[in-house]
Amino acid sequence: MRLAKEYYKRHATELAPDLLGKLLCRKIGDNLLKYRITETECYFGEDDTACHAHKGKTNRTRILYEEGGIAYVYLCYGIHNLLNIVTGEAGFPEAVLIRGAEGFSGPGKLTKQMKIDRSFNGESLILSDKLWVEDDGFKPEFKAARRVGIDYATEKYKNILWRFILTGSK
DNA sequence: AAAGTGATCATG
DNA sequence: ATGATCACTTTG
Repeated sequence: MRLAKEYYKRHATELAPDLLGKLLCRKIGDNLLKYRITETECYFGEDDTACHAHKGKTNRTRILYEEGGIAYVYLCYGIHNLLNIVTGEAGFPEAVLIRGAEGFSGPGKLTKQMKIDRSFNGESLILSDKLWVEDDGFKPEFKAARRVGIDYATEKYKNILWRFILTGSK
């Protein structure tokens, strides 16, 4: 069943591992796509130097400060749309980056496959009929790792284990 | 290993 | 206004 508002109100640090194994759903016309999430990363607060919001609220990052349960989609390297899920309470910037799903890897490929672009920025995953997340009770095993592509972050946040990867068995 | 790509943000 | 930066992918 679809994840409800209360689910998204928890912290991204808690949600990132929990979202592994959930089903990312995308409806395009009469086509319904469902992909199991296999890799996530957590971006948490202005103190996290890898988080887009670490320099404070701007026109681009204001969406991170909203209440959990909406999508944050932005363009990376001029080419790739990256999908994040905003979590927690309003006023505190935190989000979970969806890095990969079953059948493919790489956050850019994921959004290309699912036809997600910046028009989904701010889309409510609770109310939308085009994009949402379902829980079918699957509780996978996972491992934690360091985040990638954030060399500009400070040592503390570069080394923190805020990337979560589904492990194959069980 | 390197470049292609364009929105975003800080500077002037 | 212009320029540096970047949570990636593809190609050689």
